[in-house]
Amino acid sequence: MVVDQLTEAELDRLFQALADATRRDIVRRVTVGEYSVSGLAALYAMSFAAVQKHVAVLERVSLVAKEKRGREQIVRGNHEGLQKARRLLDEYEAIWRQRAERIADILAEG
Amino acid sequence: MVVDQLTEAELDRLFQALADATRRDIVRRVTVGEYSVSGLAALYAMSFAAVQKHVAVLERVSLVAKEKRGREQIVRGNHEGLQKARRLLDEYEAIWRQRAERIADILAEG
DNA sequence: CTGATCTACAACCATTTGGTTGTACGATAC
DNA sequence: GTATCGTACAACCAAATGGTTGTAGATCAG
Repeated sequence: MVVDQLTEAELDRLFQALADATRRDIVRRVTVGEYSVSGLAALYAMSFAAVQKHVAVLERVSLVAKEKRGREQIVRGNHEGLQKARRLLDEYEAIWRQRAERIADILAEG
Repeated sequence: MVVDQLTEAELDRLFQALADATRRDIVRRVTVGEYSVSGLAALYAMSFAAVQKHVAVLERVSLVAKEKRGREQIVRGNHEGLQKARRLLDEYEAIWRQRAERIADILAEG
C-alpha cells in the first residue's frame, strides 16, 4: 500500500521551505509553543505580510498547520512535512550504507 | 568541543541544494557509482554548463566531491553534507519528542 | 454602530536561480 | 603539432523568491 507518494515537485517545495532561516525558526517555535500569525510577526524584523507568506510556504508543505481561533489563526507544528523530509534523507543514508557494504564485500573478496 | 558549527547561511545553502530534483538525482547516482561531469551531463535534457553548475552547487555544500583524473573530474558522493542535513532534522525530531513528553506529563498530572 | 485588531491578498520591486550560448584552456589522441 | 575532449567560467535571460506597501474582509471591544 502506497501511503503517500511524494512527487519530485513536492520534494522541491519541501526542501525549499526549509532553506530559509526565518522559516526554520518558525518551525521550531510553533513546535514548542502556540503562536498566532501576528504573534510570530512580532518576533522578526520584517513586515507582517512577509511573515504571513513564510507561514503560507510552510503550511503548503505540511511543516506547519493553521487553526482558526476567533479572529486569530493559531500556527502549530505539523509533523507530516518533517517526516517526509526525514524519509528522503534516510533513503540517501541507506544508499550510503549499501555502498559501504559493497566496498566491504570487495575487500573481503580480494 | 564544537565539531562543526553550522551557520544559518550554510543551512540555507544546504537545503537549497537539496531543493532541486536534478541535483537530488545527481546525489543518488554519484553515491552509488562514479561519474565524470560530462558523464552526468549526458543523463539530463539540459546543457553541460547547467549540469556543471548543479555539481558546483552540490560541491559547495559538501553533498558531493570532485577529484581530478586526467582531463576528467570524477564526481563522488560526500557524506558530510548529508550528515549535516540529517543533524538538523534530527534536532527538529527531538523537539517533537520533547513536546510529546510534555503533553504526556500534563495528562498524567490531570 | 464605530473603531481597533488580525488576517489575507494583490501589486510592485530587487535579487537570486536555473537555464542558455560562447569563449578559453589543459589534457589526450593521432 | 594539431584536432578533440572535458572542464570552467563569463554574459545574458526569464522566472521565482523574499521583501515591501496598500487595500479589504472578519472579528472583537466599547
